[in-house]
Amino acid sequence: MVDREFFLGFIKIHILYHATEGPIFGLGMAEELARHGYRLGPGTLYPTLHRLEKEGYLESHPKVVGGKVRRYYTITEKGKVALEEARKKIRELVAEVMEEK
Amino acid sequence: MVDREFFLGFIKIHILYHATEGPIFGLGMAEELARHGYRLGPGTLYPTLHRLEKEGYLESHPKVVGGKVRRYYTITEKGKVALEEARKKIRELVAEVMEEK
DNA sequence: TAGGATAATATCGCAATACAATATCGGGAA
DNA sequence: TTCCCGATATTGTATTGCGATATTATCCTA
Repeated sequence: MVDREFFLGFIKIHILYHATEGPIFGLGMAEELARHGYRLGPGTLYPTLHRLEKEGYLESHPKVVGGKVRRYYTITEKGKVALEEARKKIRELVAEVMEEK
Repeated sequence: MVDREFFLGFIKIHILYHATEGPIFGLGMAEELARHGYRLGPGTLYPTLHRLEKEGYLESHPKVVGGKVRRYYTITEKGKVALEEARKKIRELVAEVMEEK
């Protein structure tokens, strides 16, 4: 398995993306990421969400679902801009490093 | 301009890629990255190269060019495997977050 | 109704990373 | 010699990553 340091940014971009598709909450996001092969413990996930919110990419509010309090995150305008920027960089990365064929 | 935390992994993947195309050295790589809009100071670049080498993705040897010592890096087998893994993850990322069309 | 399992988020403490600034090093030019 | 330039290295601080642990509230079941 290849070092995480290459992919932490990918994970954050996934998070931004999922937050555009609809409100996300921590554990649900962890499951989503696991489907892509990214295993993320709570000690990484939650601080990351907090930071993305603090930096203005996401905003959140708590909601009670099935008796449990979940903190749902949605993307902000700044977050959308960041995601667009990320898509540009992904295109560049693809153009550069992917074998055509 | 969007936060670096999203793109540090991209930069490392670029570095691996360029190291497959031929030997690279620090300053030359910095210029290459600048072409993609990534500005990387020496305090980030060199420790990153050292770490990629220490972890076995790259190997290096010094060479005198025009009187100046350059440290050239080439990719290792492990580095090639990592790059392939990265390509897979990039494909997944594209499939997930890029608007089709 | 007490106890335990479960869902979910939060935080602590240490290690690893990022990075601006600064240092170093050798050669060429004046 | 002295200064500049190309190039790499290191230092000190701040930030980030992350395993482990804590916390909180509800549901289930005996």
